[in-house]
Amino acid sequence: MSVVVRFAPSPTGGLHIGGVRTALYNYLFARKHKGRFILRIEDTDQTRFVEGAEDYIINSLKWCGIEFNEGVHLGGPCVPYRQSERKELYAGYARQLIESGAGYYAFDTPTELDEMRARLEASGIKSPQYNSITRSTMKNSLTLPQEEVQRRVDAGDPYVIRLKVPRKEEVRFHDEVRGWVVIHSSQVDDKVLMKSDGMPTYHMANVVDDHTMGITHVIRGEEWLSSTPLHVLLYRAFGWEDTMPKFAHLPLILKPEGTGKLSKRDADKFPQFPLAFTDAEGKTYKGFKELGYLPEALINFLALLGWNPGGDEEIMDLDRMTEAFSLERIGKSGTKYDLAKAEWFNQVYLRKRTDEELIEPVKIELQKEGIEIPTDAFLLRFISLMKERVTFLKDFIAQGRYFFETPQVYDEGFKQNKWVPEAPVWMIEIAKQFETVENWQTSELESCLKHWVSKHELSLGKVLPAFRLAITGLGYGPVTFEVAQTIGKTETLLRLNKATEIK
RNA sequence: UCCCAUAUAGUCUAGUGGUUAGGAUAUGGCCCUUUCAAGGCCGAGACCCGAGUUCAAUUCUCGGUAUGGGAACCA
Repeated sequence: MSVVVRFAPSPTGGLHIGGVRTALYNYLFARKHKGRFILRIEDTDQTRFVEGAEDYIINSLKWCGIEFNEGVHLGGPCVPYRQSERKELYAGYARQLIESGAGYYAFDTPTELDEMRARLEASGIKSPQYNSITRSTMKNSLTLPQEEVQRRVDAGDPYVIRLKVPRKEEVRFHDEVRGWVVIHSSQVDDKVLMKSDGMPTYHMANVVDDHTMGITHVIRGEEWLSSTPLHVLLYRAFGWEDTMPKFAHLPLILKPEGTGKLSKRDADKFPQFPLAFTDAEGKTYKGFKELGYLPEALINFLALLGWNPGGDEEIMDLDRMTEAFSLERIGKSGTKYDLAKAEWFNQVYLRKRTDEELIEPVKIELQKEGIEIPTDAFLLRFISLMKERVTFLKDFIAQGRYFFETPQVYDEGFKQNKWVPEAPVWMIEIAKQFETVENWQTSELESCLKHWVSKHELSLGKVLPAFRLAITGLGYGPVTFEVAQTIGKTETLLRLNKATEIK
């Protein structure tokens, strides 16, 4: 049987990193088994719908290199892929449940439900549930006379449809990452399947869709583990138990500090979204892309957050991950979201790229800073000099701005230590020497300066740092002669002369 | 409170009934580079606790504890 998996986000905001990882694992699993990967949109909660979220999710995954075979944006044999457009389908199946006796109508108002919970709590019941015991005290088609139920339904009274969960039954299922999980049905309440607005709840919709779309493996976050017994009961109620998908619940990604699972609400504390995202209040959060992360680094980092191929292998592209991927090697425990490792991956991948491959991304960074874009040849030299010492794309500019602009400020700390009183005179002298250099090459400049230093019996250890400060304004960076060669003779002489201003 | 799951250095993890418990990252030091980064070398750092089974338990069993998730007409 060929594998069919799905990623089923709800369009309620930005796609956070946990979602990206879930999508990634589904993608890897599908590719590994040459199966199909579906993007389904779970928009059954109309009150939480966020405009543009769907496109955002698609674009984010695309940037990460995660592609689907079918889905809301691609079409496919199971259209529509948006749950709000499948409303009729669920209604039909809900009716089937009513007819078979597995489900029932409930007319209780939110106030009545609150009262019920309050009543139960008052009588010492710790977690009040609408279940096999309490349903007999509520207003539903199990307690109301048949005629009244019919009258209310015909009259259009608001109602929900609940699952009639069996009183005493052991529900067990095999989780692909955790093994057998057993829960007693008394722990499961009579969950709402169809809401009074006619929309299904997640529980109803995901079971119906997974079944009708032929999903073979449900790979999702651990937050769903507790409601899986309910889903199993639903498959049973529909008579679909034989073709029920396999479940694999992924360990949650936890906040880097403190406790709790990572949530979108933490986005202002640390990056969480692949691409920049603006929420309903108009607040914009930078994405990994905007922060200068490379998608291959993000993906590699995420892949290893909860999964590993078994050996020491760490640097893997999507092809390699696909080859190595298996559900069995997914970990069981929650993992802290530690960006230090992500930064390391980014540095590795930045260096893996050829200089040519970095031209375009670096141009974008320059644009952002409003810096005039020089020739590709200049850029290539710049990139090759800087590549080894940056972690993020933005570092090219943050640490190498002086390649494009004459320094206006000079690093204070370095200046105090290295800018000796004689330095201004030296710079003027060096400028004079450099003026005579015909062949403006690193090696020429180096030997010219060294020759001058030894002639005047000066120390290279004193002159070189001052030279660096004059040329770059900073205390670190590529070999200063390389910088001088790159920016050219005119600019070098200019900077040396300007250095007399340094106090 | 109830239910479920989980537990190896700060973090991500490998692994085993007998191992000097391995790797990565982060961190400290040294070398290299007259800088910074990269690289190289060295260092410190872990099997949640308690019983039981066993010649032997980090590994198996049970019990605690802690952490995380769930307990919506949210997903």
